[in-house]
Amino acid sequence: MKLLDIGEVAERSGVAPSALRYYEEIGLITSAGRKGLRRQFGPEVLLQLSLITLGKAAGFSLQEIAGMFGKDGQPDLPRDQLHARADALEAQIRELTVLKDALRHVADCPAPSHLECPKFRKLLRAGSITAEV
Amino acid sequence: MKLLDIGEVAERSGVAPSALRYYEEIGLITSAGRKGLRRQFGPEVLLQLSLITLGKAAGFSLQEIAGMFGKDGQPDLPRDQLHARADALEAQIRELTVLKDALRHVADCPAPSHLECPKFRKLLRAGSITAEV
DNA sequence: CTGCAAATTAAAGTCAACTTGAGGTCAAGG
DNA sequence: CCTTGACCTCAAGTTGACTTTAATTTGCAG
Repeated sequence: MKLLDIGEVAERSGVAPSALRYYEEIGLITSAGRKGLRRQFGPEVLLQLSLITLGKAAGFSLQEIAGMFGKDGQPDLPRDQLHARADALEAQIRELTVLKDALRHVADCPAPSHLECPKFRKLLRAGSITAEV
Repeated sequence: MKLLDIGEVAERSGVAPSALRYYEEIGLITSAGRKGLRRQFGPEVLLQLSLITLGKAAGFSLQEIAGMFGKDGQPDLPRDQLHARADALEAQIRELTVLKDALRHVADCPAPSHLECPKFRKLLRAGSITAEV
């Protein structure tokens, strides 16, 4: 079984060695063992790091990510909680879509004040995040 | 013209007073003036705060949000940069979708190790974020 | 065997985005 | 008029996620 040392994991995952040590310290990943002092990682860590990177990009904290996929890649949470998270993600996707549309609107609409443009306001209201204005 | 004091803005926007002061300090929002010591906010600040909240949920820093919608709600960036941001958002939406599907898979797939499940790996590869594994 | 690039640790530093605390001000209702 | 609750400022503290630094140690190519 092929083990990787931290430098190689860093290079192939794009995650800095210091970050990898930190992830291990907080229990987000595990090293397969040591060769002398040096951590050796199993190859599955690369896939885990993809997941972690993805989760981070999605705005989850490392704690939350740890809860979704345990440090061995297995979920800590029961099914329904995982589905609840997926539902939350769907909501977030909808919000992002609103923001994206708002941005496109702002880029293209010639109105002087977007905050007063009916189309723009409608876009925001569609996101249902608009406070009672 | 109806002005709101900070407590009311906080209540209606869901943003803490301390955060509102901070936002003003960094120039993300502006108060319409003062009544004695007290900041008075114009009602448009509520819509701006919706945008800010939305942007934050999308993982943008306050600096980035400030660049998208200036403190008066007008964009600081030229059109093409706004479109570039919208494109980036679209990419992020795709990533979130991958993560969401991965989560649903994990919730439902009975395989012992998801990291080895072909379906799961395919999902991740579809996100094209997977390191060379 | 030697030398050195690459690893190790622990502790401190950094950055964003706020929050908290102490001490002070003020406008409005009773 | 007086109290009180909502506001003010400024400085320091907090949290998350790392990075940096300094002082070692070590695996392995030559």
